[in-house]
Amino acid sequence: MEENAQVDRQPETGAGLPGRLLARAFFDAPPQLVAPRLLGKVLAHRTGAGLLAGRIVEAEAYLGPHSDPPDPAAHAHRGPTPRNCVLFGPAGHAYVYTIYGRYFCMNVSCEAEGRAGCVLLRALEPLAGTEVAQMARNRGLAPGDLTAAGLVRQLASGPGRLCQALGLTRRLHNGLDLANPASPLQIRDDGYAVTEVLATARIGIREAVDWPLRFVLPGNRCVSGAKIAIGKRVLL
DNA sequence: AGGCCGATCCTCT
DNA sequence: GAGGATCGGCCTA
Repeated sequence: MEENAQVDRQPETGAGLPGRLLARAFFDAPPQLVAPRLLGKVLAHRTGAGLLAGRIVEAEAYLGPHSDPPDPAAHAHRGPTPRNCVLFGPAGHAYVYTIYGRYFCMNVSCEAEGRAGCVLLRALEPLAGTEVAQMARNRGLAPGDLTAAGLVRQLASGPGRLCQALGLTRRLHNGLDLANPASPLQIRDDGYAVTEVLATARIGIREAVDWPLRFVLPGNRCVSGAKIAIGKRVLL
C-alpha cells in the first residue's frame, strides 16, 4: 500500500526488502513465545547475488540456563563459552554455529542481555520474487529443477539446508544484528497472516526430547520431517 | 593434550 | 531405515 512510498523516502533502511523490519522488542521475550511468533515472518539476506529470502515455517525454542527447569538440549545450558557467547548478549542477534563439521545452523537470540534463550530456524519457504535460482545453486541444485514438483521443498527445509540456501556461515554471519536496518541479514514482517501454529517435540536432540518446543505452520509444504505432523495447537 | 560427539544431510538398500 | 562424511569445541585427565 503506502509502503512503497515510505521505502522510497528511506532507501537505506529497506530498499528492495519486503515489509517492515522487526523491532528488537519483538525478540526480547522468552524463546517459547518468540518461536511461534516468528512463523510467517521473512528471513532476508542481502547479497551480491541479490536478495535471498524465505518465509519461516518451522522453528524451535531452546531455553536459557536461567529457566526452570534448565533446558539440557540448549547450547547455552552450561553457561557462556566462546562458541555460544552471542546468546548471552542482547536479543535479536544471529547465532550461527557449525554442526557435524559440514553444515551451519542459525538461531535468533532472545531475551535481555544475560539470558541466553534462542530460537533455531529450521525451515523456510522460499519467497517469490527473490533470487530463488541462486538459492538452488547454493544448494547444489540446478535451477531448472525447481519446476519439478516437490523440489521447492529441498531448498530450505532443514536447518542446514536453510543456511546453505541463503549462504549463511559462522564466519560471516555469527553475531549479526537482525534488528538493524543496515544489516545484510534481517527478519521482516510482510503482513502474511498466520492462522494456526502447531507445537511438537524437537528434532535431532537426545535430552528433553518430549518438550513441545518445535513450532510449525501446519500443512506448509516446506516444513521438514513430515513424519512429525502431530502436535498441539498454539494460541498466539 | 586428547578423545568424543553433535540442534545434519545425502546416499544406498 | 541405516550409515558415513567431517571437524570445531567442550569436557576430562
